[in-house]
Amino acid sequence: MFDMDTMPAPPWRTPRKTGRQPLSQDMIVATGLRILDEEGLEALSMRRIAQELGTGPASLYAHVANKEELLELIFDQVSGEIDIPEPDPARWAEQLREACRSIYRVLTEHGDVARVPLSNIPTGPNSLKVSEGLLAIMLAGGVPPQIAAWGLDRVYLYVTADVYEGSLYTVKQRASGLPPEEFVADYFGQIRQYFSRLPPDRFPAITGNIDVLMGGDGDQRFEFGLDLLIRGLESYASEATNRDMPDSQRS
Amino acid sequence: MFDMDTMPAPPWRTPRKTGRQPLSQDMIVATGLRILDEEGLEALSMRRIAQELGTGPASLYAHVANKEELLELIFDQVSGEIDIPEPDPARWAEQLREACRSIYRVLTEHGDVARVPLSNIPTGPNSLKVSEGLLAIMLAGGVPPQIAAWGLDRVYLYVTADVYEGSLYTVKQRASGLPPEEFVADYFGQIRQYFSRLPPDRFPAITGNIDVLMGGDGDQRFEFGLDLLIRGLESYASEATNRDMPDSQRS
DNA sequence: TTCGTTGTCAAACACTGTTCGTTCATGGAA
DNA sequence: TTCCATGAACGAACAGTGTTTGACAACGAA
Repeated sequence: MFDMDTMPAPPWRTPRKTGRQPLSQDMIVATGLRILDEEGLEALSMRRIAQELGTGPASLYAHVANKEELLELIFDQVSGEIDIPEPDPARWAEQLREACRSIYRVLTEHGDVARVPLSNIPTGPNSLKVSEGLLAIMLAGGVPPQIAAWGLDRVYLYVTADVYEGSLYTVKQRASGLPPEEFVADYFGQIRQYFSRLPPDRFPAITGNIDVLMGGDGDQRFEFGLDLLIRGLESYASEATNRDMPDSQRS
Repeated sequence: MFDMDTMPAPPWRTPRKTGRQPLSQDMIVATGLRILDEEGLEALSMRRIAQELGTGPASLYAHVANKEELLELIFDQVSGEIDIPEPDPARWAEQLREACRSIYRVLTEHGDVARVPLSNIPTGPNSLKVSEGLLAIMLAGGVPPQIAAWGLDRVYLYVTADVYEGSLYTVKQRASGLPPEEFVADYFGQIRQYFSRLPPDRFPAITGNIDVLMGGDGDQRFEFGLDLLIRGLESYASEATNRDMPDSQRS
């Protein structure tokens, strides 16, 4: 028999790259998340991930169905960092606030995947834990089930929308080449100037309130909006509680 | 002198297409909006617009700086359809509700540009009228200026985020090839099934409340969230009003 | 050993937004 | 009238995108 070891490989053969771990979904997700964090959403392409893994983009499709699925996986990975407190009925509103702050913080840090739950009900294991926790907090606090369920949906929408908005501004900032503080000062400085030059007879409310319109940073605005939502939920909860009280105990 | 009319054009010449109106920004915006309405956001490319106008995509850049600017222009065009009531201090909350419903309706109809105000402060003439109107309604109702200003920002974020979410679902529906009702029944049917199969010991709140979690359509959820925000704003307005009352008149 | 399945991966497809360079058309100044 | 400057028009090209296809490699089961 021949000695096959000394024969040259035929030229139609494509040698596999060696000395490298086989690809896996976890590897792809982890690499995607790293690129996202370091370079931003606009840099997160299948080609960029493949490059980082020393392969071609087509190889990724053996492990993830498409880019959208990859984003969902990344989102669920990120959701694992969110802290949701154990429900305490006496403090449910404050706990809801804390939970939303945690979501906000974690998503902001990896902000650029905040678009994912806008187009998909989050169903990964970590995401479900977050939803479960939020719902449990409200229910423990006496929020009626239908209100709690819709409250979950709306609060989640609000938080992710706020973070997503922030990420869009971040994309613009990166594209500008300016550092964040400079970009913000520039962009909002121009808006402020523009507002101050509007005709006061046609825009009396805007021109008369420029300072408050331009006041507050992103975190303050987030907190304010969250406060509105929670006050609204509280009003429903106290309506429900009052309904359960005997007449003589209603204030 | 020669008769120039009978000489053939040299081959390096590019004849302009004739019998056609010169391009203008308005034409491009109107065409973009039509494509958006008829074919959706994913069909709205510079090439698609150029094709519809019988030219090449490069020609559009003499009239709009880039696609983002085009989207802003389209957004402002759309904003012109929004109805904002004249402020009536006694009914400010209801008026705010009506105004937001109008925004919601109009943007939903052209829903796919709802992403635009997420990454840009709306500064087109129509958009400014909307902002002015919302702010004026809250101020007329006694909402403190800082609260009204942030309220404007947050309410606007909420409405556009809700519409944008809807548009992302619409993109998925179109890609599925299914009619809207079928897509919704399919997608949410699968979510419901998935929820009902979750382990009840780990997800007691979700598994115990599937009906309410899946209940309500997009419009109901929108209304509910808007209600929360407005209740929150009302609580601030009544705090401010109570602060202005003599002690003997506080209830 | 053979066969079937799955993973890998280059090449290609079908698009995207935008730039570049050239030509055309128009208006204003000399 | 001629010339020049400017802006509009527009093909070709650039630099990307997500994804599919077909071929080959590797592995596990029979």
